[in-house]
Amino acid sequence: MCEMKNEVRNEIEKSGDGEVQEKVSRHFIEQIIDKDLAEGVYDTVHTRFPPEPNGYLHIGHAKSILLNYGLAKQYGGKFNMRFDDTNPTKEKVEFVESIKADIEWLGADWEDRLFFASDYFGQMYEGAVKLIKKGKAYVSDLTAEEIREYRGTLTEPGKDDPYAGRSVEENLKLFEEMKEGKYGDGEKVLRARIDMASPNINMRDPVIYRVAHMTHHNTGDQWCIYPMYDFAHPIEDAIEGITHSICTLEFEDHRPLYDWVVRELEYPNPPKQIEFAKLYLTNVVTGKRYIKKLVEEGIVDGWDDPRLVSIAALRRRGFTPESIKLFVDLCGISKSQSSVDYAMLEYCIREDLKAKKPRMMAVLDPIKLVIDNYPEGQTEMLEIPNNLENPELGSRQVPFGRELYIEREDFMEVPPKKYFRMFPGNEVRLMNAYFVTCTDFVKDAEGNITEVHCTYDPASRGGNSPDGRKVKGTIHWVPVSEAIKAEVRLYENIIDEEKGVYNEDGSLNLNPNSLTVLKECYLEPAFAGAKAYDSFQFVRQGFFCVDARDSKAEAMVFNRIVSLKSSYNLPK
RNA sequence: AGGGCUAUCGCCAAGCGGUAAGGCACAGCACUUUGACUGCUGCAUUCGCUGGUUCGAAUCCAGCUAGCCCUGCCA
Repeated sequence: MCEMKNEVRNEIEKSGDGEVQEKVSRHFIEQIIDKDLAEGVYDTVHTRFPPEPNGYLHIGHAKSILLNYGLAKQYGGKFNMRFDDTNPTKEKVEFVESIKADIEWLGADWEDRLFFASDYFGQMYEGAVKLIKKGKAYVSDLTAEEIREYRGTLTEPGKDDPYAGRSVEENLKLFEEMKEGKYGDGEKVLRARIDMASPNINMRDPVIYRVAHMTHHNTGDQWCIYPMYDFAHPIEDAIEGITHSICTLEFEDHRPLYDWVVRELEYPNPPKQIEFAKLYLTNVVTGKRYIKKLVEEGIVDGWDDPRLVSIAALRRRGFTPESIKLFVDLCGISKSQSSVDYAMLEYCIREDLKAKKPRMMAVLDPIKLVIDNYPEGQTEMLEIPNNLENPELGSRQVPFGRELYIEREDFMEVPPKKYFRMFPGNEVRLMNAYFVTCTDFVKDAEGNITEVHCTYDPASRGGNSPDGRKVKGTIHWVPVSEAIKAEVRLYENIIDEEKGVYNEDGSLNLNPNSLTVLKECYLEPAFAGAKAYDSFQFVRQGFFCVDARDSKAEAMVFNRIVSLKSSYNLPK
């Protein structure tokens, strides 16, 4: 036993390049699985992700998906996709399609194991009949309100259901009549006979079947009685041979009932429910009703608005499956309720993109720079590497000319201390091009700077001076003549960071600056042809992604995925 | 208040009786044709609190406190 533990703790993982790194620790679910496998409780690992198709998936679901899929892979087991569609009043095919697309995008592969809880309605019905025959379930005529009253409260025990005494035969007959549609919605329910005095309210004769005359997205009008989650879920798991049924903390109180169902139905080798803490992120909105409201009020442009954290929104914003995986791994698995800093997500996407994407120049807030001693009408091509840290990304040609766009904040008439960009008399480097010295600038009638003038040093082509002269500042630029005009959308958290997610009245504490639309941005010509979801580093600024919904070849729209870190802030 | 769970750095999170891992964030230095990246350094004499057991406690015991979840014919 003891040796076993040590072995596990010191497990050595070899990465691709042969580098040896120690896996420091295993989370509590891995520890449970290790033990189950070692003791022969199970001889394989079989997990599942069982969403109800009643909405879109978000970052929190990604944790569960990747946990379940990752565990199956890690232990050489299987991972099932299963729609937990036992309540036709809430479910839609639209959601099953979006959920499948999101999970595929995340890379969780269910192979040929895509299931629907509704496919097991027959077996669930048989299970209910079995319970009735064992005297473990009965049909009740109590109304929903009466059931609530009889259930007692958190501190007082419940009272026996007046219909609890019906005979097995009568229950069998009534339950069959329920199935045949003899009763209306709410008229009768099937209850499990457990313990009306249990301190665990879930065990006070829970309803396990209800009547609902409604068309089901998968089974149509075949059924008019539907099993409740607590009864259905353990059966679904048992049928599929799930070993570890992983769910979130709020189901902890349901575990005794889960175990009761698999025990009474006498499933051999029953699955085991394990609960872990949900992933919460700071300053984001995941509540369905809140998002619905934001959409209705036009504050966001849909469930995939890039400021949201639905999987679809993250995808549209430019997040990658790899970055989400990294994020989920970094967050860890535990049972303590926690809220992860959004900065961690930002770190993950930067980390994933930095070596993979070309680093190109884009000017977001343009001001014109004129190089007075550069020959008029001349253009030269400069070859610029796409990513110094990743030579495989190659290089590109960028035209350079007398007139360029530079960033408005890269020039200041009166520079503060430690400002080493352009100001009169200062020399800077135009990235990968030439050293230039600022000589002059022009202002319009309102005093706004409209143009900056400079002279260049022809000997510094490529960005280095043969005399070894250094400059402190390097700024990016785009040639005026061949610039591509584009729209760029900058995002900040949709929630005002200082004051938390909710106001005192329960409304969302929105950040008024969550979206900034820049209509006149200029990109270097190499951006031509960028397609939806393509992403780039805009040098010195951040990572940006072609918006899949609004971008057009002749009018590109970019989303800022995340800014670059910066240790310098412009004085305001 | 009955039941369940949780409490280790600003945020995550290891730790499983032998004297507090790691990541994010932050700060400083170095490097730098991105004020980025990278590298280095710093960042809990202390583990919700109080007692106890022990040579030794974040880890065991007792009591307390705080937070989250549970009174759907939702999942």
